[in-house]
Amino acid sequence: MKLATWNVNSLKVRLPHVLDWLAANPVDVLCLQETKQQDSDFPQAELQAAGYHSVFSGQKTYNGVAILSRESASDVQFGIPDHADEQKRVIAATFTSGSIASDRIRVVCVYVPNGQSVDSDKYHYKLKWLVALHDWLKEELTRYPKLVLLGDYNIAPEDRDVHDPIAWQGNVLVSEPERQQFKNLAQLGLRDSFRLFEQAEKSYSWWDYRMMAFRRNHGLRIDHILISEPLVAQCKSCVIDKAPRKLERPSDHTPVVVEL
DNA sequence: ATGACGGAAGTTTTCCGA
Repeated sequence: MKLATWNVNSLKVRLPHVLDWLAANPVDVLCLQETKQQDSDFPQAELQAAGYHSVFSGQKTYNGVAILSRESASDVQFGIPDHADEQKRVIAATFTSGSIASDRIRVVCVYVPNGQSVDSDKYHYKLKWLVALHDWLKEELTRYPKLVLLGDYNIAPEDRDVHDPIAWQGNVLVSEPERQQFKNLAQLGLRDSFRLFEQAEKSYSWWDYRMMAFRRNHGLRIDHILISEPLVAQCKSCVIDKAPRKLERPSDHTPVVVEL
């Protein structure tokens, strides 16, 4: 089973890239962030024609998440339960790889708040949001031992995930309180699947549009796929696919793919 | 210190992302 995550920075603009990528990479599940599309505009028919079901939770201009899948989703959850939030940042669904009930996998797609800067109210919102996510997932893991948490975390967990750790030190996306929140998720038994395998140095998932950052590989690894302990033994690979970042009018993020 | 690029809204200029 292959699952992927991709912050597309507007699904309206990026739909051709998504369809091309799915044709070349027929994953079972693709989680999208920053669709920036209200639900009435979601391109469900085009995705269905490409062989994918979709569940989505969007809004105008900002945020918006979706799960595309070969198999239809069940038990779809929108947002973090009992955590009022107008920003569409979470969608979760269950998939069954086989006929055995215990094989069911809970897929949680997240678009973690950016935080803007460490002295911003948005940063405070980000940290509170991450606590709410943690507390919900703690419960969710008791119901679904096999759980995959995919998305744009807006956190580079370690200095090796940052092209210039000195310049970024203490900044939003790398600050210690955010990294602590990432570790708190890990303490639930969620493992960074990318780090289960040997990886090239300077592997990133996001590059600024400006200053030729992609060409110079001035990036951050902020898009992650965390998997619960019962999935670790069966995990075969986790890779970042840089190809879509090289296309015309790319998203600033690129897909991450895990094989279970 | 600031902007750089790209998208959206929506109308010519602003907000936001990471």
